[in-house]
Amino acid sequence: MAPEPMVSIGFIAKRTGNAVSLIRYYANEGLIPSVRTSGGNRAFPRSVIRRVSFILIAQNMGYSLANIKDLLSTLPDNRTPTQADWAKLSRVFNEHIEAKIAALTSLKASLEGCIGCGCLSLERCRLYNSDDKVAAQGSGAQLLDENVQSQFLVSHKK
Amino acid sequence: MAPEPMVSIGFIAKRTGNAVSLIRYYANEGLIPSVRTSGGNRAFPRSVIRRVSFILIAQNMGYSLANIKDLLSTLPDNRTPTQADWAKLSRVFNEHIEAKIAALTSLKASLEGCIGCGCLSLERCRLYNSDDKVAAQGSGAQLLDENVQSQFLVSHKK
DNA sequence: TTAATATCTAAAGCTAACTTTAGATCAAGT
DNA sequence: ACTTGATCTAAAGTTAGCTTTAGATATTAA
Repeated sequence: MAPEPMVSIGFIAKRTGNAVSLIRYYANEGLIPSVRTSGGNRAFPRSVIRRVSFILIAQNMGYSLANIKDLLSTLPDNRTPTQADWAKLSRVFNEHIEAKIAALTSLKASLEGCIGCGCLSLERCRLYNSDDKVAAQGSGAQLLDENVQSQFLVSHKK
Repeated sequence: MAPEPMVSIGFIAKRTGNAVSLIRYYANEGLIPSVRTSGGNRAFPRSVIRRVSFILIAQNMGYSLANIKDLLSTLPDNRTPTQADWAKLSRVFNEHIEAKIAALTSLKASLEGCIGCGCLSLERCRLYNSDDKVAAQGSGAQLLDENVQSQFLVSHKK
């Protein structure tokens, strides 16, 4: 197989529409693989563009970089991901999307019920309590499952 | 009408399942109304419990406190919100939920298409580019519309 | 070869959303 | 009156996710 063409950090930045500093940051955080040129500059396989795109999409969905790193860990670091690699990842991701849709749908129904019923006691009905308190009880060692449970992991709480 | 019973900050904290420091923080940020006792302690109308619950739900959906403050600004500050007040707010909120569901549904379809077609060029297809770049072009003075456009406003970018 | 442009590192700075700390005052029960 | 627990303020600390800065090298184009 032909060796993969390597590109500069500026190239990745332009192609993904981001600042160079962000690409460098992701590289330092181990979210994207890179090697060094003889002079010390970073060199990336072209496939990193796709990886960065995925990161951006996942972030938009509410995933933290730590979560995304876990998701991406199923991709190979030493070789360019094949279609099968991405397909496997996308299956997992797809399940998460479906879970989010389901959660939003149920939130919508609850909200309509709560306002509609006249009780006005948002704090006591299923809306907030049942979903989130359960997630908060997790043992702590279940990253992806916790994602599915809490659905919108945007919380910055400790 | 009977004057609304006022409660302490600790009461609100316990009822909503949060730290006292958070309630104080929200009060300082103007997210929840409060008055002072003769001694200087904060006193809240009971209805603040519902308001806090709403804030937590909205945060879970990905809204920033600034966005939530805008959403809540339709509620009266000087009197306890009526069912009609909450119903109006929930209608707006509901539209946002629907928009998010639609965005996720389309993301799911795009992802399936992208992986399935074999092109593997996530960076060039509709997935990331069309949705987000458009949102990034907003003039800047359209808070709620921007929310609807970008769907998952979790971005911390400037 | 030389000037312009791109990268590099390390450290500091920034925003959001909170929590923690310290020292002081309030409120309640006995 | 006294002690205990709740609150108060102001300021500093924390985490995530970046950007900015400064000064030094690498790369590229002419």
